[in-house]
Amino acid sequence: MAKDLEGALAAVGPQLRALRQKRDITLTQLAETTGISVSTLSRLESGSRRPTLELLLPLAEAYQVTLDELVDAPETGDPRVRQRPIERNGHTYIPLTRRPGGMQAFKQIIPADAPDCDREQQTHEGYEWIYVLSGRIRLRLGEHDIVLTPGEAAEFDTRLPHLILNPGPEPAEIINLFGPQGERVHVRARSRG
Amino acid sequence: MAKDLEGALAAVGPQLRALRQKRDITLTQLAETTGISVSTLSRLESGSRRPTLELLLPLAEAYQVTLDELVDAPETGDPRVRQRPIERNGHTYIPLTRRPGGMQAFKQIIPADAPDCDREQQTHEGYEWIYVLSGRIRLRLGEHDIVLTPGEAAEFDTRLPHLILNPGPEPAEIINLFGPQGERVHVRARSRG
DNA sequence: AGTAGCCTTGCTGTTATGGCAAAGGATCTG
DNA sequence: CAGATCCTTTGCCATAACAGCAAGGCTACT
Repeated sequence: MAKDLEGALAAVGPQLRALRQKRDITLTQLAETTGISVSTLSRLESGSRRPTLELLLPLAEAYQVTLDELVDAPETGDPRVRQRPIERNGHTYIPLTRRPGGMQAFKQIIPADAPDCDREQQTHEGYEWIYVLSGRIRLRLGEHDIVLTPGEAAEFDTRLPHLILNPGPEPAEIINLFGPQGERVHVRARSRG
Repeated sequence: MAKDLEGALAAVGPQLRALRQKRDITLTQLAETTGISVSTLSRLESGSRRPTLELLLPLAEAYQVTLDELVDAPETGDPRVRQRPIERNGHTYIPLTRRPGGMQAFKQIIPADAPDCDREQQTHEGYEWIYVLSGRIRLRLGEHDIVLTPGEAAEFDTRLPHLILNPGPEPAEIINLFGPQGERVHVRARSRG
């Protein structure tokens, strides 16, 4: 796991402060937007207040960021991803992302003769996104049974039972993304009771 | 209307419980993994305990999910994405995702003669991921100046100044992901479950 | 200096917390 | 069915965290 917990926790305060300062907002203004008192905000940013969801959700909304973005620190360095392919179930997965905690991308090579038709649809937490590079893909998703051709994309919630097949005859290459929920929640700010 | 804050807050408990039960884990086991006491876990799931980051982070890690996923809910429908290409700055963007609020993916076609070299590096909130389908891409990211070839991927924080160029001679195709959050985010209606 | 805006912090009564241990339920076994 | 075992919920209470007021420090501008 990439992100260490204490680090992430300790980073929230500075992160909040950075967000606010980038937007050139005063604590008072933020207090009005979020309904959180100035002193609480101040202590939150300085780390002397526990970050509860009750505090973080209005803040994430006020800043129009995701919760995870409140926790993650930025990053620097060579952006290129170079990782070893993984073999599993006759499929080849080439990792395209590095951060295990968040979104993960693979280039996946599915042989035409993959004995997939036996397998059952899977269900798990998350969100998946597929883009077909070459070959053809058969996506069974809940009730749907869909064939995707090169250049086509699909996205779905992996809580729905799903299965990716290669109907052949040629091997298929896809780009495959697993992510946290793609949907973010952004509602207009509202004052607390 | 997206999900409201109180709703999201209230959903955390059930979500935690769902995650645990899906994994067939007992509170005791989870307590060992996370270092959180059984009673606290129980009360967290039942909503009678405030979800602080101190509690949620170990849990998110134990479940290998993002924080946001602890708060969100599922969805259904035909997964195929079919949207019209967008022309901008001589580049062609083919949307591969549908939900404006979250992660967005594009197939981007960059002509070789694009007048990009004049442009300056950009900085904005978010996270970006690139995969080169064909042609060559020159990525200027902070201090780095990197050429990516087909099959290569890069990911970086868009808070770092960045610019994508096509050094030519042929047009380049890339897959481009922005996430988890851009600065300009629109609220998108979604049917509530 | 004087004024104004912003942020931090001491202080207070109030509330939440965390874990122990007992109690409720479900399941299994002979 | 009784007994045993495991899982979860909950009453309890000493301790810790909280929330907001108001005072204080800091900076910038006049």
